[in-house]
Amino acid sequence: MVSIKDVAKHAGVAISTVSKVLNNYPNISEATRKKVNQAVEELNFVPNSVAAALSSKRAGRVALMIDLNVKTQAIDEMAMRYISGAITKAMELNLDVTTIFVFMFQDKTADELIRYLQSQSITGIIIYGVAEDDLVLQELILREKFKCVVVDADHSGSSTSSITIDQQQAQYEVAKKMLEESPGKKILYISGDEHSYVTESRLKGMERLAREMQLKLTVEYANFSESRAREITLQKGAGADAIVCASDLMAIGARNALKEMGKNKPVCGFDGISLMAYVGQGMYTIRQNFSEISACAMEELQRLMNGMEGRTVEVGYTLEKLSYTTSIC
Amino acid sequence: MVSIKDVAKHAGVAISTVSKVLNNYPNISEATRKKVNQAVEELNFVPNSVAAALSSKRAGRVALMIDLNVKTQAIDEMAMRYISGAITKAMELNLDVTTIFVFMFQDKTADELIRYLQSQSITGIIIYGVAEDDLVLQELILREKFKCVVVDADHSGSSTSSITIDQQQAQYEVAKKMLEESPGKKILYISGDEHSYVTESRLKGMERLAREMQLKLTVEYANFSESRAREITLQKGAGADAIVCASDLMAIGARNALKEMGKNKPVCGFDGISLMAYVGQGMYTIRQNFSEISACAMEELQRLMNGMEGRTVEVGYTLEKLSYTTSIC
DNA sequence: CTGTTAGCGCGTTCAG
DNA sequence: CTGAACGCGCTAACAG
Repeated sequence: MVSIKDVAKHAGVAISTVSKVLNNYPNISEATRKKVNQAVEELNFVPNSVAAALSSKRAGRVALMIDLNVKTQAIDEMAMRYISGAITKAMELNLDVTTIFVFMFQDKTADELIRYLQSQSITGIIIYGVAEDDLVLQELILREKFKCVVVDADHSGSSTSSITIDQQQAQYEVAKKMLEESPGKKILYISGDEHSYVTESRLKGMERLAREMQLKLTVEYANFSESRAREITLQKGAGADAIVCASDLMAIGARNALKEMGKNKPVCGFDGISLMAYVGQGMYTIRQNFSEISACAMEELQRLMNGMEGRTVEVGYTLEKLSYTTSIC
Repeated sequence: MVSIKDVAKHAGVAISTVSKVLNNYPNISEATRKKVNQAVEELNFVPNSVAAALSSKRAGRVALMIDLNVKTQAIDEMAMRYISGAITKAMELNLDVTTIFVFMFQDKTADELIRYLQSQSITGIIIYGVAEDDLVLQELILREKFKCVVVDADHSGSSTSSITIDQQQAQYEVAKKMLEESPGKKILYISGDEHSYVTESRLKGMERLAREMQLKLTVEYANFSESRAREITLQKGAGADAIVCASDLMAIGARNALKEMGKNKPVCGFDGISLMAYVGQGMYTIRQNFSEISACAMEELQRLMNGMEGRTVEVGYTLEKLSYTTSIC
């Protein structure tokens, strides 16, 4: 294994000089910079990021905290898109990334999690979709031991940023669009879980629309479960003119229920998962660009690690109507 | 951050003694072992794996090489199940895991990949589904710079093990089962890509069945694509009595095509992805236990890292007929 | 602008 | 059976 020492010897300079060139320090003459870079090329040297992380607490490594506990199709897909966006951006930014799956810490305390992260020399983390009742993650964020970017939640603080689309507006728009195309007054709104930022924001958007269009809104919670949405629809869907769902998966459940009931009513979803292309033809949904969101999160994390203050960032989305051709890849 | 030094001080012993206790060395008196363990508890000490990796080349870290390049639903899901199985087992075995997504190395050479892995202090890797024409990964394996377990491919060598289900037998069984239920002689077999171990094995299984049952077999390659399978079925499915597909996704495509043609013929798939539960009712398929496969791979990797010879390991699968209830979770 | 000197946290001889 | 001393590859002051 070729180390920085070999490079230094090969270039005829000191180890620290090589280090400075590698990390783009100022105050290095163009001549030695060239020499060092050439030696790096010739020796095919790649710095050992493990050693670097150990040596400097500053540059730190970043962890992606993914929750793939929920065994539904949709979660898998969203997680994958988040991961790919984050990693791509991290390579661009030259950051060292580690993926951490939260199911590994099911029965652990926040302290244990923190110590684990520290033991991995991690100083920055991106958390995807923290539930408001996930005490461990909540504590992890509040303790501010790490620079932290939270996706799809509301958590900005001095060392914490949050990033999300405008959930409320998006829910408002997709429902409005559907209702303009297929008018109706009695709306069944199938929401997610009761204590999540995402769910609450979407609900607010729907309530705003209800006020504006003078709709009669019935709200039910299906916990993002397809089968639960199906049951709710079977029970309460008969009287509704249309069904608005807070996720695509629930929209699929609702639509299946309607089919079983022999009825055909407008249904709209949220997220833009690819499963919709298979079974959601004709439905409206909000397509989130998960990998872009994740890339933004990584950039934001870098800002934090450079000492900037935490803040809230908003990214865009697309209102979309699905046709079968979407699924042909 | 509490380090091994603190533990040593707290226990009133030398640093190296703590290290030995932690790594289960012999020749440590039960008395000091107790003292040290107690100090570890009291201080909530977690060894810094980064430093450990730096210090000893032996213990090494392990990398999971995942390919989520293919943007189909099925790949996402299989990858997730592989990951979760591997990580769970790794924690059990006390191994340090890193996930590596191969799309990060699209245009890199094998040398660059190797250097990257070395720069991460990685000594063992698990590779999921290497294509036979992926020269970079092939070279990575052949160079034997790392202990390596290959899932769903055939690559055993002195420092390489491979692990998979009996693809040939599984394909044989699922097709046979379907044909026993819905007899027919003219079979359209929709295979995957032309140069993969998995595809070739499954094809062999099908050919064996064809000989035994005196079937008339037509083989087409759909490259694991749903839409390609649909097209093939539209073109050549009319004359067939049944369609056997080398993957669930292709089975879905074939079935959609049959629907469009207004025909109803038996179709069977392979893998047992959850999408099948949505749209594959009544079909036979092979359910692979991805997370179990992955757990075996991790155990095998540990064997290799302990200096054992590489070998080939086979794991089980289940023949299954899908009903709608499968999807209700 | 460059080289020297300390460690980061841990594993590992090798004397005691 | 234990502990002092060295080094892994690298970064970070501090001298020169």
